[in-house]
Amino acid sequence: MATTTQAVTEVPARSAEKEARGGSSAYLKLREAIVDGRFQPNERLVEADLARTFGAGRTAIRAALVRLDQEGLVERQPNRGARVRLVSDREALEIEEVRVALEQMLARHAATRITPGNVRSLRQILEEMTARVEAGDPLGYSELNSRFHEMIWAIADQAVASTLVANLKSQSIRFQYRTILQPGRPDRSLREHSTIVEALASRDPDRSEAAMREHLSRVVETLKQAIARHHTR
Amino acid sequence: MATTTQAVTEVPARSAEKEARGGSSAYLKLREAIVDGRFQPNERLVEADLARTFGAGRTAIRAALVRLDQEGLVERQPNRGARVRLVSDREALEIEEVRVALEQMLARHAATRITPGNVRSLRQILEEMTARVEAGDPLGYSELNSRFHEMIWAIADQAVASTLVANLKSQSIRFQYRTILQPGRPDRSLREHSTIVEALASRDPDRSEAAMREHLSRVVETLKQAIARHHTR
DNA sequence: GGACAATCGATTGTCGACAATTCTATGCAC
DNA sequence: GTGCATAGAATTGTCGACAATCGATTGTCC
Repeated sequence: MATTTQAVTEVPARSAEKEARGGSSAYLKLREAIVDGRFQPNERLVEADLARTFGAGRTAIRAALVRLDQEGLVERQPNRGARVRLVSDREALEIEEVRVALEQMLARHAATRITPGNVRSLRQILEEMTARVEAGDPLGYSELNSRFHEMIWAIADQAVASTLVANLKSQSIRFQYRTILQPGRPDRSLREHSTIVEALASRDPDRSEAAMREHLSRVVETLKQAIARHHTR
Repeated sequence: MATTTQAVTEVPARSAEKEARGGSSAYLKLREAIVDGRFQPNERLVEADLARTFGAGRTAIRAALVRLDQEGLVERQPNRGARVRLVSDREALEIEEVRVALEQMLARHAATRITPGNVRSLRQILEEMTARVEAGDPLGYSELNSRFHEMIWAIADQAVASTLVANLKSQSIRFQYRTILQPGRPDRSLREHSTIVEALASRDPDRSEAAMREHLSRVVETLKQAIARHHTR
């Protein structure tokens, strides 16, 4: 559907259906632009300019900015305008830790609700992921990785938690690519995902939660290392 | 400062400092009114009316509504206005489950950072809580309970997670009173809190996380029962 | 030359008015 | 009476204009 450069099929906040028709609404356009990194970090967002470039009125832009501010993608200071919010390394880590906590919980719930059909679907994604790793295609892998986790969210059937993680993801998105590019990470990641599927298939909440925790904790660790490296060079 | 009937010192979203001066800004006023339950559930929120009652322009009200919509306290439908969002029993449970996940994580982090001074403060709150239980004052207890948890958040020093739970709380606030009023609950709750403090004092992340999970899981259980009872009468 | 004050341009915040849309009530046919 | 179309009221969405505020530049004094 979306023709972005990054392979990210994003759940836009809480209102996929609200503004149904094709990507209109200043909010969606602006959001996409920010998430895709089409603005410099910390770049000033002047309402009049945005209105012109997105072909919308200043009113609509204004509403969009308020919303994006609340969402954490943009920072607004009274009388001083809005900037795209720069997520610090520290904050990126914090976000990832929250993700760990929530996805753990979601895995636990998924374990009690999963069906044989769900298991099949997950295994299928796993196979495709293997193929991408062998083909040396980190971007495709990343896309499948998202699909994998989103499917677990769907199985868990916890709307509140799912919405939260989805929003979190968009905030840290610019950092994610860092982790999968680490040497040796793809193979490991694959094994971890496989463990998760087995745990879920056994319908064991504790095992599933533990497997997810194990996986995401390693992601956090990898991120920490990546940041440390990035910081000292 | 606030002259509300409920004893809730709420953290207003992410911007305590933004609108510093005394409770002005349509957003804060409206938020307080909703959280305090000054509107009927599902009541329509007409912009013009709100503007008059809060002494603000329609523009300001509009911005506030957008923000509250994003925050989940209000529901806006295009061309059809805004209503105070009715959180279903189902959703209240989901919210509480998310809270479990996040507070677990926060307890874990708090355990690694807690100081002797922090322990003293927590023990002090615990004592006051005991006094309130003996005095049969559930409202005062509830207030202290909030203080207790908020202190743990502060110790954990995880801004992202703390902001999220704080926002969650405001959504489910109308349900909270239900749990503590259950017979036998106060004593139990007290013991659970005590266990949490001991675990934190030992600086053991696993124990602390487990203690918090234990505590909040019981809260969820109690809520489930309260809802079931409320539903079948 | 450097610190400080005044000025100007740019940008945000707010208001009022009007267009677009939805909701309500009335009238009419059957 | 019920169903349906229509008119009118109420409400939201959007625009343009203007006031308030901020940042930077310029000018002045020591």
